[in-house]
Amino acid sequence: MTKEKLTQFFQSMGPISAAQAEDIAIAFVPKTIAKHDFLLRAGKVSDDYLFLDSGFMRAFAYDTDGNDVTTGFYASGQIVFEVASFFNRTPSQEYIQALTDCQGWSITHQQLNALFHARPEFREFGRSVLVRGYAALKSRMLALITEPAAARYESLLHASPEILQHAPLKTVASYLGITDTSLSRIRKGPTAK
Amino acid sequence: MTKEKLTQFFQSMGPISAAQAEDIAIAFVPKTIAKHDFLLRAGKVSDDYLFLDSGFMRAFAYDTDGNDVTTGFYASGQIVFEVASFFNRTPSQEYIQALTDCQGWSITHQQLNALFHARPEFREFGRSVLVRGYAALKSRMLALITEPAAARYESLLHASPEILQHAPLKTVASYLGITDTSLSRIRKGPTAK
DNA sequence: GCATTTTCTTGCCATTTGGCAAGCCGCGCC
DNA sequence: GGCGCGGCTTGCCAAATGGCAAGAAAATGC
Repeated sequence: MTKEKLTQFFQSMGPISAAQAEDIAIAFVPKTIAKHDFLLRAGKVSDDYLFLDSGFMRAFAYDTDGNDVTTGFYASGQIVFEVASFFNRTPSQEYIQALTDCQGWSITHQQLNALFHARPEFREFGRSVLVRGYAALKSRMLALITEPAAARYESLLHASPEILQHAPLKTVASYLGITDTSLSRIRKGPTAK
Repeated sequence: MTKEKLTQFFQSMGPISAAQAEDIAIAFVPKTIAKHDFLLRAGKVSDDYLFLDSGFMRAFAYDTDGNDVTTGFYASGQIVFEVASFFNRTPSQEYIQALTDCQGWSITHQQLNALFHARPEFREFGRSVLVRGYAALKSRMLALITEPAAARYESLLHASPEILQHAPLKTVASYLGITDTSLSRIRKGPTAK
């Protein structure tokens, strides 16, 4: 695995030169996670800021009744980490697990902060990652409130069809805010009366 | 209006001395918004990073059917701005409106960036604001998926009872992800059969 | 102070979604 | 090849929520 996708990603998020990107990438170390293994477990402090090079992951939490609820899916080309735990150095409420074998590039909180300190252009990158995630979450929230379950499923299908290939239906359902039963019916098609 | 609450807020969010806080506060200018007036309108680029000193505000968007949906409430002591528009310099999808007469301290994007550049300690503050908002949104999202409407209403009632004093029920209902009719029934109490 | 407009409640009924349980299918394992 | 198990579907019915409309109550404007 080369650092090509990683440096490309840095450059795609803002005004960073190829040389700078390679310099920054030096601090990232390779990380492999086997299917079903965890990048983060609840109770631990997240210390991986991971660029996912290949594979799929999901984040989930348990609600008060013990049901697991998917809070996010991650495809390659994204940064995977639990924001609050990582930046506030507090125990995570969530788990992050590999849906398939995964490979990526990781950096610790301390090292990332050192980079932010040393490289002003990279700070911009860090902020963009946060802002992008925040905005995506807002838009998911709005959809959850304004769109019916079937429309939310269609959107996901268009945005990331690959997810459906790798995550069991139950997992996708809780991400959409419905039960696996309902999702199964939605997939069947328009409720023929 | 003095800058006391503003400097207190800086200090409460991280390791910033009183002297530093006052220095930073110099760049913030007072802003008054009359009840029903807008801090931000859809289509405009947000250029106010506002510390709300007194009053209540709400953010909302229109869904595809033209219904307005409350995306957030803000009480005094919070930073009010639209993350994506402000940092990406893109037109806002949302409106931010005063529910009551409001007073606060505002800074432009350019000035804020200058502060982040000049003051490392303040960068930490900026990140905390983002992370806090992000985490709050995640937790709202989880509640929306896992908790029934009545429980979400109860939580809001405990967390910010003042909001109910200033926002019409319809506004609160869309924030909770339900209709005003349902919220009215929920408030009536346990559905006595 | 009165008229107008908004906000809130409520009844009636439709729609959406959930809960449960049975059955089916596919796949790995011995 | 047969067994077991997780994952998906489906029927039946219950619960939660919505849509509409009428009327009461409260706020607003002049």
